[in-house]
Amino acid sequence: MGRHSCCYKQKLRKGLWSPEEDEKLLRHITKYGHGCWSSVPKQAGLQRCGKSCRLRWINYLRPDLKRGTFSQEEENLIIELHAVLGNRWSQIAAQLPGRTDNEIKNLWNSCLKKKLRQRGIDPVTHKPLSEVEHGEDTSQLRTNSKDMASSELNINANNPKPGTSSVTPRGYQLEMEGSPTSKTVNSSDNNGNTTTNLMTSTTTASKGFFPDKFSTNSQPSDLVGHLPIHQLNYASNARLSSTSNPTPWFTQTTQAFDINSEFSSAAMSSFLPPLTASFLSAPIGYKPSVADSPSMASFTMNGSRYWETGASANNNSNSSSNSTELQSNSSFYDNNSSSWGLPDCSTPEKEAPLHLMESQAEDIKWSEYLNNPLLMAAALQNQTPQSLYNMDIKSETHFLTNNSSNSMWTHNQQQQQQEPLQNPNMCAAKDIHRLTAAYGHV
DNA sequence: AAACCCTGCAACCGCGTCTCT
DNA sequence: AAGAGACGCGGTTGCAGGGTT
Repeated sequence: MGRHSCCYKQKLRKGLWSPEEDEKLLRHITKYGHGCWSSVPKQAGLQRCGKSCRLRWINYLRPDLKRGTFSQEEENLIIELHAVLGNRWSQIAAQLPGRTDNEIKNLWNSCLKKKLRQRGIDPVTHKPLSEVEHGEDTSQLRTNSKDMASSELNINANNPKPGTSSVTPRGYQLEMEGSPTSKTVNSSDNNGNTTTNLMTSTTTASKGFFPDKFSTNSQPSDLVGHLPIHQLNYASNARLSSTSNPTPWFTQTTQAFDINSEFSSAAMSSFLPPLTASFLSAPIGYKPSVADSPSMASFTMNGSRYWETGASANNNSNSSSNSTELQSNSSFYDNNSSSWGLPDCSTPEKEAPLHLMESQAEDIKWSEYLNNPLLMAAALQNQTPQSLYNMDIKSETHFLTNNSSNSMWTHNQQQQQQEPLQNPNMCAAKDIHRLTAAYGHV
């Protein structure tokens, strides 16, 4: 306990960094790269531990950092992402070029939480506070994200895993058609412990978790980077207008890509996963259409797997049914377009349309999908997750790619085959291994 | 002017995971 | 397979600076 092991060995400085230290570190890393962090302080002539150097570099010295206050768009995006990802600051930061997880975490704790509360939204659940308070009686809601994670997502009596912060904001569940209202997925970990993953049928999706900024007619932000799996619908087409200037997007590894060249606006508009989250994040006036139908394929970028819906109209039947379902709820969008923002405390009855959605669908938590592409695929294919977990890992690529029009995936596949060593995206294979291990198969 | 409070931010800490031996 | 070291993440702490009394 206490200080990091490397700090015991010698008397190391702690606390704020001096300009001289900064300069030393900056000069060293600029010249040699960081390599092994534990050796950096020695090589750079610093009386700091490697961990401290790393942190200083990441949070302050990195050249691609964007300093200064957060823009409104950034704040909006953080709120949206937090609703989906919970306190996964690093993942949230990955969507905000130039921002660090620490910065975002601080912003959240010091500012955004407060703002949401002032607007009557519970910052943990992103549900209206009134609803949360009411729901506390039934023990359905938790104010502690850790509780949420452990009790909702991963019930594992034999092998509890504290610290796995799979926060699932209640009320943001996926909607699937023709499925039971709850499921359990049993799996085993490497130790043979059985894990029961509950995909609970949940309560209401929440209206009003968006700050009022989203209910204005202002032009949506162009602030959407490479959002894993699900999130691109936040942007809607407008955010990725083909008329906008190409924007270089920096990943955490400082690789830039031109979002407009990587994704056509049409593709982006169809990036929407089937299920969802159009309703989570649709800007005003957004109505899901057939174009939103999901034929998912995936690609990897910087070690993360991303999922892409196909632009082709030849999607599978599930996708069309999903689209139909969404369309049938268009009144929902219409009726609620004025209440996407702040919960309108004066008209609490406006929650009603959400019941349309919750009543017909299986509710699977967003983060379940987020963390589990296999589950996502299962949803898309109307297969049981179990069956997918039991697939050989080699076939993982195939069930995602029944849409041959998806060049992105194809490209990445080829790239991975051709450049197994150079391509950082090879992490994807590792991720899949982790996934399958986590869900105990093979 | 001094004491107190509040806020935001930088940095620390502990822990889980990964990699290497 | 096991242990050690390195890395990365999220929660927490401590401090500086500004505002208020």
